[in-house]
Amino acid sequence: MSQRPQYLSAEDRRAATVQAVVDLAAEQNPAEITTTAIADRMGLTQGALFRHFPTKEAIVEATMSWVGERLLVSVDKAAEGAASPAAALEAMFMTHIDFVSKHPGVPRMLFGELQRSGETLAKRMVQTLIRQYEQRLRRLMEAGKAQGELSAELDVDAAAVLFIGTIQGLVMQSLLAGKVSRIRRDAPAVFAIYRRGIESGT
Amino acid sequence: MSQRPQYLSAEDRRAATVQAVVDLAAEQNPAEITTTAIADRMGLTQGALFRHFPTKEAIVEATMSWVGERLLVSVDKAAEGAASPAAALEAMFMTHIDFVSKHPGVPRMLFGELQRSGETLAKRMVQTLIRQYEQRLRRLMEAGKAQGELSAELDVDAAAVLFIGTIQGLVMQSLLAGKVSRIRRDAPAVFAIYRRGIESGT
DNA sequence: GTTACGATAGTAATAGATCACTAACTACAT
DNA sequence: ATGTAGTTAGTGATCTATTACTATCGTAAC
Repeated sequence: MSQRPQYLSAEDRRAATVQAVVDLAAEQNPAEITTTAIADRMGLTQGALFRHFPTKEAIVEATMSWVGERLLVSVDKAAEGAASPAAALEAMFMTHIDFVSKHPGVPRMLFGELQRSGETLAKRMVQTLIRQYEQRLRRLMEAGKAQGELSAELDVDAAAVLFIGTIQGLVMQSLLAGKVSRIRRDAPAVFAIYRRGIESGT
Repeated sequence: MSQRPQYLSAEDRRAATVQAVVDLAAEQNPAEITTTAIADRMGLTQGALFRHFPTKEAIVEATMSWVGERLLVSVDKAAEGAASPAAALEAMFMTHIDFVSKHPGVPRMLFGELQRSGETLAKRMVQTLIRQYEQRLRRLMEAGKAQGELSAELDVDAAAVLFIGTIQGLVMQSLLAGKVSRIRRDAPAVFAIYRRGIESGT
């Protein structure tokens, strides 16, 4: 009888905690996730969390770290295999959409974290993540301009802002409808308009 | 000596309360606004708020009502004076940007409200607001298509999603930089890309 | 005009709930 | 047997909402 172990290692618990937070954020307001809710989801008591994390803030930080790593690795891999800068941008977009569809709480957590008043580490991590993301976008866009695929007059900073806004708009739409499936369904049509805005004229 | 009245009428207090919430949302995380913070801002004690509102939720509802009314009236007025559908869309956008620049907490409140778990009235009000907003966008875009100003193949639903995402992207950028001024500064360049995406080919 | 009075605006204090976090104890694994 | 994972039962802080009391305002009688 494969009796599953009742005690997990500290490392495994930390990973499971992050997963619980990501899952919970998909179902409810990230700002309202309590340590009790996290522990319940893991089948633990609330106090047990503080065996592995000194504070709740540390849990949030670990979650942001997980998100940043996973997201950047995913979009990088997608961009690598693309034939051209514009194709890489589209692959990045679709991969991002895929990630968000699987983890609908993530963009909400990021946005919520950016709103926090103080100068928390978690907030800084989100800022760094988005800046790294934008840097990748700008690099691809500059390459696309050089190669003539994208409009020569394109403002890459503005285009990067709009790229992220495109995803944010889809997230907002899914919140409006209460259906995460909306994101994937509407993504291609929305991106088509975006692409038309940055491409060089035929 | 013009001794200013120490007591305000119930109606005036309600309006002042909404204003305090809007102002506070510009400075801090809307989710973290407490009744004490609202009362302090108004120069009242915390309990006094409950003379005019039965619950905190009612304060939020009144605020959402104020926001919806003001925003829709503003953009409607802007769209009315425009010479063409595309010009009306641009006027709507710029007016919206102007509104958001004056009240930076508003888009954050709306997004935060959409994330709430339950089926609150405030959430429903935000959903209604955005749907009415999208309806105006779609009507203008259909007119623009009919008149040849906008691309005949334009997916108006997707274009409406992207219109809102464009603003959301600018709001996110201002949160990243910590400067509200970013919104106004970057808005024209970002909208230019959007417009290029929906216009008919030259 | 002053005064008395009823209605309403606001205060002070606190109740009750919830939250993050802790300390003392227990179960488990190697 | 020893270190670690987890539990139980709290503590103190914070937040919404209530209650009993007080201050102020408008107004009607004299």
